[in-house]
Amino acid sequence: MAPREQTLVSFLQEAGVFYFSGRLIGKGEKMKTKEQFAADLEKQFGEYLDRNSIFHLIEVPKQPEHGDLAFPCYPLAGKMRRNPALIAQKAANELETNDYEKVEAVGAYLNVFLNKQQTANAILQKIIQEEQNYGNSQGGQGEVVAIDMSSPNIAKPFSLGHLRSTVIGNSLALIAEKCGYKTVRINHLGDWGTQFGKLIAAYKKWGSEEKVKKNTIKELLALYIRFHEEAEQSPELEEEGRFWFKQLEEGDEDAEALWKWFREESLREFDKIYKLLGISFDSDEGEAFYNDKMQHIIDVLTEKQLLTESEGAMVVELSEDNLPPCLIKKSDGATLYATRDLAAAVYRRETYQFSKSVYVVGNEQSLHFQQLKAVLRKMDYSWWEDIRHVSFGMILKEGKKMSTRKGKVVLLEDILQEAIELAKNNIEEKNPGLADKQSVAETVGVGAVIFHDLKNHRHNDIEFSLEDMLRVEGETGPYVQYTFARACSLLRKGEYQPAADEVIGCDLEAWPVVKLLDVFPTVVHRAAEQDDPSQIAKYVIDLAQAFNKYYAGTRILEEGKWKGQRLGLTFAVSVVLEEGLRLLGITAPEEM
RNA sequence: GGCUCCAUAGCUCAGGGGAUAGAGCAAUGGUUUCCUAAACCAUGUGUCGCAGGUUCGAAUCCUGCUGGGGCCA
Repeated sequence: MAPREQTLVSFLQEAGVFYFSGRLIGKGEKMKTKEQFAADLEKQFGEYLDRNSIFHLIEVPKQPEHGDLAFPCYPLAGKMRRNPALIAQKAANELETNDYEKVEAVGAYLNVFLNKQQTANAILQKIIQEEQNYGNSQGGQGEVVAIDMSSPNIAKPFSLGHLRSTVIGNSLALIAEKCGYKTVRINHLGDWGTQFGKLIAAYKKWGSEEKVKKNTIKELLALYIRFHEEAEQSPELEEEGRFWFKQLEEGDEDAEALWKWFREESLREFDKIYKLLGISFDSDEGEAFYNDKMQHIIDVLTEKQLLTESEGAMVVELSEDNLPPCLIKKSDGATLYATRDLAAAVYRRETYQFSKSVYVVGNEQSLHFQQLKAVLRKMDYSWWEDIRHVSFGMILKEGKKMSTRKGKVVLLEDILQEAIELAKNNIEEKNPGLADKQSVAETVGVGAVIFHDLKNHRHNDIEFSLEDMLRVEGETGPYVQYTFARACSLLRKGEYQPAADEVIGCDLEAWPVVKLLDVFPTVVHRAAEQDDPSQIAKYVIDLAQAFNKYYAGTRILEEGKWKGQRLGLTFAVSVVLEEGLRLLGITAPEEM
C-alpha cells in the first residue's frame, strides 16, 4: 500500500470511519447498526468467530425482501457441525428484536430489518445540514495531485480520445478535491515534433493567413495532409520539412513565429471546446516547454551510468524489469518522447511537490509509462511510485482503432453542437416556456456527451456511435438532470425550507431512496481509490431511478402531516444528485 | 514471438466468493382532468467464451486453452 493511502486510512479511522478489507463504511446510523449487528452476533457465536470476521461476513442483500443486513450462517455450520438453517433459526429467536424492526431466518441466512424512522432521520438530517459537503473527506489534506489530462495535438482536430482524457481527468480532479487534495490540471499539449517542420514548409508553399485564422484546425490539417500527398510524388519535400524543423529547433525567428502562431490559434480553438465542457487548466505547458530541460536528464543518466549504447542510440537497459530498453537519444542526436516525459515528471515533482502524479492517457501507452517509472526508479527518485498511469480504452470504429488520417474524422465540436441542438429541440417540444433555453440546451447537450463517456469503466473500449452519444433517455446524463430538475420543481412549488430540527421519517416507499443516499460517501471514496468516475455515474443513475419510482407512486406535494418529510427527502435527493453530477463535471439545471 | 487488456441477454454494459445473475437500449402493451411523460409500470430473453482446479458455495479466485484488441521488436 502506498504511503498516501495509509495516511488516508488512518485519518479516516481517527475520524471514526472504519475500513475493512478494502470496503469503506461511512460513519452514520447504518454503520453503527452493522457494528451493532456484529456485536450482537458475537454474543452468540463468539467462541466460533471473532467480531471482525462476523463484520466481514455481514452483507447487504440484493433483494429488499431479504432485509437491510444479512448474515450467512454457512461458515458457522462447519465449525459448529450443525445445519446452517438451524443456526440461523436459533440466532433469530435469540436476537433481541427491539433494536431491529424485524429479524428473520430464511434458509441459512439471518436477515435483519432496520428501524426505518430512526435510520432515515439520521441520514437525511446529515445531508440537509451538510448539503454539497455531504460525502467530503479530508484524507488528502495538504497534498497535491498533478493530473496530466486532455493533451491534444496542436494543428490537429480534438479527437474523441482526447475527450476521454479530458473528462476523465477533470472528474478525477473534482473527486480528489472532494477528498481534500489540491489538484493541478496539466494540459500537456502536443506542440513539438517533426510534423511542425512539415507544417511550416507546407504553409510557406500553400498557406493563407486569412484562411488559417478563420478555420485554424481544418486549414492546418488540410496543409498537413496535402504535404503528405505531394511528398509521395516529390520526396524532396520531406527534406524541406526536416530543414524547417531544424530551423525551429535552432531558434530561427521566422520558424518560431509561425510555430507560436499555430499554437496560439489552435489553443484558441480548443478553448471553445473547453469552455463548453466547463473545464480549465492550471498549466498548458506542453512538449515544447521541456526542450531545454532534457539535457539535464541526460546528464543525470550519464552521471549514474545508466546509459548504454545500442545501435548508435542511447538507451536505458531495463531487462531486469522484464521491459524493453527505454530509448533516450536516437543515433542522430534527436531526443524522444521518453526523455521529454522524464523531464516533465521531474519538473512537476519540483514545481508542485505532488504526492501523486496521474497521467490520464490511453491504454496503448502502458508500456511507455512502465518504462518511465522504471527509469525514474533507477535514477533514485523515490517518488517514482507516486506516478500513476490512469489508462482508458480506445474509441473504435467498426471494431478498429479510429484513423485520424485522410481528414475523415468526427469533430468533437460538431458532436457537441449536435447534442446541444437536439437538447434545444427537446426543450421547444416539452418546455417551450423555459427561460434561458440556449444555456440549458448547452448544459443538457454537453451533459449527455460527458455522461456517455464516464458511465462505463475507463478500461472498456467504446464503439463510436453518435446515436448513443446523443441519447437522452434511459441511463443518460439528461435523465439524471431531468430528475434533478423535477426535484427542484417540487421544492419550489412546495416552498421547501430546510428545518434542521425537524424529525424526518420515512415510509416504505421512500426507504430504497434513503438507503442509496446513505451510501454516497462510500461511493465517492471508492471512486477516488480506484480512479474510477464511473462509480459515481452508476450511482447517480441508481439514485435517479429510485427517486423516479418513488415520485411515480407518491404524491409528494399532497397536503398533510407528511408533506414536510417528503420534501425533506426530495431536498436530500436534489443535493446528492447535483453533487454527484458536479463530480462528473456536469451541471444540473434547475429547470429543463 | 514477448507483455498486456478483454469475453455476461439481440445490442451497450453492471455485478469482483454467498440466496432466484441484473440495468439501459431495442420490441410489445399500458399509465397524463393529477407534483415536468427526457418519466413510470408490465411482458420475453441467458451453456456468464471453453476445460480443469481451490471452496460448504465460483459469473466472481487460480491454471490452461480458444477468440479478439492493443503495445513492443
